[in-house]
Amino acid sequence: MNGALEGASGLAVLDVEPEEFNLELTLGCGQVFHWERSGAGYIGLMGEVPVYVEQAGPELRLTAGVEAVASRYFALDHPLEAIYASFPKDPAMNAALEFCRGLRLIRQPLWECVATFITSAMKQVPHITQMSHSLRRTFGSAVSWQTQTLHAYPTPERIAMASEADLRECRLGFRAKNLLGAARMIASGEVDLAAITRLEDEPALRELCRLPGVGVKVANCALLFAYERPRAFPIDVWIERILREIYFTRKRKVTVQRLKKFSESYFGPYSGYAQQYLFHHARKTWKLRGRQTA
DNA sequence: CTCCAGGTTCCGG
DNA sequence: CCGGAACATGGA
Repeated sequence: MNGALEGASGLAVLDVEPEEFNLELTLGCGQVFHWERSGAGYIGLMGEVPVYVEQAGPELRLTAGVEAVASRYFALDHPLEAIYASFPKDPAMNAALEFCRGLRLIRQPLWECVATFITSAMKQVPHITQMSHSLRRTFGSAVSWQTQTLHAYPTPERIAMASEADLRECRLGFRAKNLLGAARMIASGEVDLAAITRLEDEPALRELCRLPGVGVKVANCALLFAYERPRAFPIDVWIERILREIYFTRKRKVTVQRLKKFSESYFGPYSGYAQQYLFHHARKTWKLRGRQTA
């Protein structure tokens, strides 16, 4: 999984087992929203670092010099085989695993992740992507890369300086007020995202929920995608549907609280990974009322 | 036109 | 603790 060498194209190469890392799944499963297809791969930013990356089987080819940053961003150190071994062996989980094998939960910058999921409320993945790009172009610092200009996610300080009307220009709707409020609390030091790293799961969740627009679901997304808490289990409309229809068949009145208790005991120490696999598999294969959701 | 989307918050039983 | 409603916007 390690070992870098120069390819003929000027790109660096990281050796990966195809079954242990799948770039397309990792960037396309709805955990991160700003990567754009380019040629045979993708371009985007890992924090402030511009990266082109493509995968050809066991070769992960990427911008020379970013190997260490990318290894960390893509969480190439996560023990995928052990994670898979910990999954419950039921048909739905098995199908999700076969569909998503190689998908890794990446390590996102804290604020970028929190902010993006604040804007995600009641939005489809393509819309979240649109808002992310709009915020980046409008408020983010420009990072030139070859012939293009990419934009980093705007800092809390920069967003805190904007007005709610400015943010609504990025088509945030009612989410503008929440993003602004959260940015102000962080810019003022009232909430310290870095300090939350040192808290246990429950206190970390409580602290994140102090931010406007951050409830249990968004907080769990931040814990899972940025704070490396593999037990965090975000329950959105898709996961709720999956739990009710597959794991709680023909039971009435199952509360979200019960769903949470169940997931903690049933999916094990990497329940967050299980959650993401179930989420992505369902989203790409289930058809609602004959409507194509892919 | 209608329905719904990786929710949160507030308000009344 | 629970269910309902409001909240913006865009794509199917």
